[in-house]
Amino acid sequence: MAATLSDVAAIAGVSIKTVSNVIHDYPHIRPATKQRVLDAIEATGYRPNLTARNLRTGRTGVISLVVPTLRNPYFAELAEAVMDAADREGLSVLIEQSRGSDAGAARASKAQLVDGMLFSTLGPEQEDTGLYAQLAPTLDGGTSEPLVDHVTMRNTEAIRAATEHLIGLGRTRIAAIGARPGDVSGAASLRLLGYRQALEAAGTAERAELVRPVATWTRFDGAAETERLLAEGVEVDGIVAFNDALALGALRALGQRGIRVPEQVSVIGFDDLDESRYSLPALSTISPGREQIAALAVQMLAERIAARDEPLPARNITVPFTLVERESTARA
Amino acid sequence: MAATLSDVAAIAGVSIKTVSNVIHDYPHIRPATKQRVLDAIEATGYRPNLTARNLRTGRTGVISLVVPTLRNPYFAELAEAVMDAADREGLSVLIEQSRGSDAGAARASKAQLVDGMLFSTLGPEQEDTGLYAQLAPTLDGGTSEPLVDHVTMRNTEAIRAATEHLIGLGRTRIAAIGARPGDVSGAASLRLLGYRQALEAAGTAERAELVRPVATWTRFDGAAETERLLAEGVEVDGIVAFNDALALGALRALGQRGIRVPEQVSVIGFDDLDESRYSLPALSTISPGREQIAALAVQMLAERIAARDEPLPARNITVPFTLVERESTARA
DNA sequence: TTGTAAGCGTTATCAT
DNA sequence: ATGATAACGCTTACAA
Repeated sequence: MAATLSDVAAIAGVSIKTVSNVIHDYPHIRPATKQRVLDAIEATGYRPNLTARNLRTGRTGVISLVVPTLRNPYFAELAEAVMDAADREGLSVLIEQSRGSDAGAARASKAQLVDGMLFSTLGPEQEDTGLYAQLAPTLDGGTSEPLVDHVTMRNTEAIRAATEHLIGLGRTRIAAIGARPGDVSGAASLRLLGYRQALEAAGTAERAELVRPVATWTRFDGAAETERLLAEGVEVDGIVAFNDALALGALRALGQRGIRVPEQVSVIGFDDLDESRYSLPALSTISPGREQIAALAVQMLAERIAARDEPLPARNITVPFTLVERESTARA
Repeated sequence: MAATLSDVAAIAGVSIKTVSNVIHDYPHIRPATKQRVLDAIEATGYRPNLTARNLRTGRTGVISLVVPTLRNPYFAELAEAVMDAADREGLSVLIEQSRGSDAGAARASKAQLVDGMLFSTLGPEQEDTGLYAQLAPTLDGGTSEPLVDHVTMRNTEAIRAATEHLIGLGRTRIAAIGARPGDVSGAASLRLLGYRQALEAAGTAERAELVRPVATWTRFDGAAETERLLAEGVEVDGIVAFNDALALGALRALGQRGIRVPEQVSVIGFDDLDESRYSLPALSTISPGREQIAALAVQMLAERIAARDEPLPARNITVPFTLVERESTARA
């Protein structure tokens, strides 16, 4: 059996309070006493029982991250960034997938094990961006709507920069792949706006046949929609895909038709997945500041957990992006 | 505040033991009493406090999965499979990355929060296969070495089948990419053995220049080593890569040289990553039975947790593989 | 500077 | 069939 506080106390010949004080670096302990306790801890190999501590303090040191699926590299890389950030805050991460059998029910039961949660999207069908952070219902005051922080990226500005990058290359017939015609909010509409702003600033009229809607932001739909675009005989010399998966799909469709990238068509994506570095050709993309988003979201959540009595106001933060130039938009 | 057992007891006019009995479906409760308790639970919105339960039972319902990094799609997909399996066993998964700052120390402190752990590799530099399962030190008897179960895949047989698949296509100069010359155990040596068995069975002599060593099983090294192979002017008409990342890298190197796959060179990988379906051309590969490995490992761990008093003997299980034919080995 | 003791919310042993 | 009550191992008033 693992040693307990009282085992250590017995050996050191002190009370458990003193041992506890030593563990918590309580200032006023006589050096000799402290040493005796330290020796006893050493001798017994004592490790505080976290479960007991949790019961007492009401905190677990665990946060959950809810993502649709880890199979999608975007979420896998986000998860990695969150775990790194959590490590720095001394928190552990319980990952949950929201796409899946009993999503809601399972999450509710696990909500008790965590101090707070991070969501990568709000709804099931929404591919929103960034991270939402809120206290676990257990810690939350519980009254009314929970306070949620949001850390996000510059969707519009980044796609605008991507589009202007192609325009700067002399491209004039630039397709936007990934539009969601119905959407009035969310990543798709923000990114479409950026595309439009770039065209407008360049004095180019938007052509309906170049704005390509897709059902999902996957490689599959990226390839299918690009194929359709080409099959329709639409003239294209540039493609701004609303994420890397779509761009990778586009690359595949272009390759299959024997269309050379970047000689005939320039392609740029959004996300800066590891994969994009290794595609053929390597994909130019927007690096949306994933590490920073993860770090800030975890930090804000940690603050919220620390200040659980005095609820913090909800905050919204937006982080800067960078444009990464690779082969797919090299100068012809 | 959340309702507790005694809140419910007070409202139902019974003792907390009775409420506890109702919650645990204890057989002998008078229907009327049971109903009163159920109503009180309903009225208060009572949910058992998991932390308190954990303290009492000594189990947390959480297991950890240790992977080098989630950025590697192989581990991301493995993690997904583990989480799905854990869901079915009513367990939550705490993911930890072993590559990283304070790997060991961090893990030790978290070991207390979990009932058991799953490792995807034993050492830092080893890319072993399958999953190892063992009880958390806290639950473990603690005496001597911990008992660990191992669920793995048919490394040798699968690569042999992959190689024979290429031989069946009429390929005679088949390169093996991913060898680890020094290794006498681990995935690399098992897979190399399969390659050799296939050549031998076909009566083909092994050519040293076709067995290509790499430092890491990444797309990067796959591309680099293939490039080197081609630069040396070695004749090749088939490539068996020891994992999909290497194969994807090989595809890139071949593409860059203008060598057509599968017309001039057939390529097959190992892992069946989602990505392989979308490469250009789509990659033939070995599906190693990841879902089954995850399911079995989680199941065995769950059994071990359930039987914590009577330690179960260590078990070794190997699951079957399947060969997935795609474009990269289509008949010319 | 250190000790005593209450309590976190369960589960489970004993009575009754 | 149900109720008191003692743990589980910790944190923390409050006392000494």
